[in-house]
Amino acid sequence: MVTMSTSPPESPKKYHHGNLRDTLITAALPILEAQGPDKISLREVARTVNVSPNAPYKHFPTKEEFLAALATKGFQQLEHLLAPAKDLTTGCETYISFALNNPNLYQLMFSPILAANCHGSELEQASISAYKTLLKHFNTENPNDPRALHAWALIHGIATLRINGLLSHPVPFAEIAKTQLFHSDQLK
Amino acid sequence: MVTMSTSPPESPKKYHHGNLRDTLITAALPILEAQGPDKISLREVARTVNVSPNAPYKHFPTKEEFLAALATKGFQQLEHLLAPAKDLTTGCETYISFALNNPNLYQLMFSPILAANCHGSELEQASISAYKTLLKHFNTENPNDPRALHAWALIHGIATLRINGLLSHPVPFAEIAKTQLFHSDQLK
DNA sequence: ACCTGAACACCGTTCAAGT
DNA sequence: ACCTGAACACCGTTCAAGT
Repeated sequence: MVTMSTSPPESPKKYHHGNLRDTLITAALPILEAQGPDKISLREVARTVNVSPNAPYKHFPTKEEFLAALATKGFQQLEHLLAPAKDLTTGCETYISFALNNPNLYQLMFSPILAANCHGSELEQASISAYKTLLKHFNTENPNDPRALHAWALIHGIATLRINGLLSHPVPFAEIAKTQLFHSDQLK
Repeated sequence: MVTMSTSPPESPKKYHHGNLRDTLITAALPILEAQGPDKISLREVARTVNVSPNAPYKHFPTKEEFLAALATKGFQQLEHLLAPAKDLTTGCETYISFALNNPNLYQLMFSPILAANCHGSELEQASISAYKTLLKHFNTENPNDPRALHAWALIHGIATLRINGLLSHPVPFAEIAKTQLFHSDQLK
């Protein structure tokens, strides 16, 4: 039920042109969620939008680049959800909801396969941009702010553990906030 | 060390029998690390140990179950590394080193594909067992101890962000320990 | 410029045997 | 009991066209 198609129904069936790139991405997201990042096939995505098996190769040089485009879309969606958050707690809860609602997409977004060759890519831009919605809660522009890094790492960890069923209950942030992880006598 | 093999060690080199299950796992680990969890093929693993393409199916019902066995091995290795840690800080550093040294194995260990059908499995046992090496630093046996969950989520998050190149520098735990993530006036 | 159709070398998995 | 060999339906990717 996420058909974003803006094309009027008057174009009856004329393929051979049209915005195939976005059509492929839109069609792939539900398939990714249903099958997982390792099972989704480019050919099936092409099939569902009625193009030939190699039509995607006019828009993406490789399947990996196509998956990177899906991950980019994921970061953009996440940023869109995170932007209106009024405080850090609300933002964290939204973040974790997104991960739990889209576990396969979320996993893809943090896949090391994509990480390898993403320097300067659209994907890297999208992830940095999403991260900035967290930064604002700390009143800083410094992406290396330790509080922001701490927050990102922690909510990512919680999201991952919950996706994997290793955390049965929702984690109460209030509880965690009171936790003193490292005691001062342990610090070097 | 969960090798259940009762076979005597006298068989020197004759293939056609022998402990194929463990041989496959041992051969697969470097391939997994070289190619990634989505690229590794069961056929290639079979090829490198000189058995036919379907020989693995006598030991694993499916490729997914084989990957689960690799992930189980990963948790066992991690537990083995973590066990001698004298304090939490040392344990955390060891944990993150393991993740950075074996990024593809580490990713596989937290793959949602495996998470789906792992209830009561050997994989679940191995992950719980590894987690217990963290619990001991908090002098508790309760797996839902919020301090331990907090620690696990945090170091998992840090490891993931570093694997993905989103964290350029090693995170100083001392710095993070001083961070007050959630302020009391934000808590409900 | 963008798409099709046929083709290649793979892959996961199954089936019918061999020993 | 454990393995081989051939086979099936797929898949990513390439090449030579079609419009």
